[in-house]
Amino acid sequence: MHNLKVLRKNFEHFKKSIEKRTVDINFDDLLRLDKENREFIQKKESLENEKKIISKSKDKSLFEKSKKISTEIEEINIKQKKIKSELDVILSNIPNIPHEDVPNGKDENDNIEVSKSGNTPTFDFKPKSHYELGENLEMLDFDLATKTTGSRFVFVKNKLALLERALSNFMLDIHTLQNGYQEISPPLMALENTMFGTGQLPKFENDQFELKIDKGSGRKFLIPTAEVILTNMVKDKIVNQNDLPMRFVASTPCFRKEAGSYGKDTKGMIRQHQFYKVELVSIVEQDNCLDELERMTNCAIKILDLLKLPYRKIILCSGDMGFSAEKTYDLEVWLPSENRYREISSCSSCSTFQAVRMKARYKDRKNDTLYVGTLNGSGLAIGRTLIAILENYQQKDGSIIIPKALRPYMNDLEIISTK
RNA sequence: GGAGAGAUGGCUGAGCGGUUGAAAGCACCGGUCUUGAAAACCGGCAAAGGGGCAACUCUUUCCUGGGUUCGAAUCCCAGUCUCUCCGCCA
Repeated sequence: MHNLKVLRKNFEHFKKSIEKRTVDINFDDLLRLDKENREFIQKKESLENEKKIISKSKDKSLFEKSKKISTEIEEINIKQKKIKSELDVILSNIPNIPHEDVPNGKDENDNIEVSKSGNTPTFDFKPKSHYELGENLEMLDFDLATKTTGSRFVFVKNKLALLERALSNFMLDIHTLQNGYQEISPPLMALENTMFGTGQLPKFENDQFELKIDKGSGRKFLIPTAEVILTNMVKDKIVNQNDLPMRFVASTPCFRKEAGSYGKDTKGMIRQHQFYKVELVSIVEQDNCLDELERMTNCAIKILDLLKLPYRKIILCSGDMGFSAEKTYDLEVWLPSENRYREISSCSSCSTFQAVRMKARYKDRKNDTLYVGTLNGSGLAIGRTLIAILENYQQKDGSIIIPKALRPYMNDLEIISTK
């Protein structure tokens, strides 16, 4: 969320920056409501001041007047609150401003490749898709999941279940032991306000699974990514500058409705309602966001390198970035069956955008209170990594060679086959 | 599920109708001392919002929402959360 006070000062610049994103915001309403809101505040404050003076004087002859002022304040208050909530609706639906590094563009076609690694594998046979491979091995069962749960779920069985678990452990070990992240095993549910903090609400409510709980203790949602719960670890806090940067990693299931993607990736486990993901989150001093983004992206890249998976790094254009991001790198892994790269990680700096929503701050050396910077990135999406291994390491007979780095996590198993 | 206790600044913790935005301690920042550091001593230090170029000033905030009162951190009601004990349970 943007700080209104800052926004007011550089309004034209703000307006121009935000137009790089394909969103439609009523700036006139925003300005008008802001003005009205402040007028009401001024009226209210001068009356409150008057009342306070009477109360302090303890002059009984003025008590009646004070009562009258109270009712007047109440009337203004109601109006002001209404204006303020209208203002908040507009404000909370405005996305972050793209950083100046970010290329201008409309959609994914305008993203720019930054680098490419390794060679894509060549096969002397026609490579199969991950779901063919998995079903032939009898280790991915989509039909069973449809029967028990519905579409976009899967049963992962046998050695592939082991592979899934191994990937999670492997990635966590790299990030905790080599990359300096603290491992967290967080709740998989979040309150409405927590979801607001990272920007999933109010705008993207349709993508979230809401839980039906009869108690009146606030709405609860399944997390669509561990970013939500890890980033909110500093919600409503003023942390010490010495405690920054904070780096957290968690491997969790993620739950998404995928509401806008009917008919997209319906086959296989590319796009599921539930999937595992290892998530990296950094809380940093606000000026260190972009450095941290490079660092974080490299941490994710390290996993791909160790697994020897071919990938490329792209920078997202302004129109393709997520709501809270100021700058995003996607890592895309090569999928032989599709003959193209597919997203396996997305690393974003959110500048102070989420921090303002969460009220997450720190004291700097001058004792000023500043908003923290927040970053999140996948390191990596487990499901898609599993897919990438199946497809890139497949053999002619349908067996899968296990990448060397993973074997210690799989009881030294070297190959997955039906035998 | 039953029975109690509590929620105050970055943290610990006093206050229980009127200079209390809030004692004290810790942490943090500045200074004296020291070759440097520590210790000791002195000083500073809540947040949000409004007005002002600024110095500054005003308002709100002691879990949340209502209520009583000229006046509420303090009294009343409702809710949320936390802790302790009992029961149940992975």
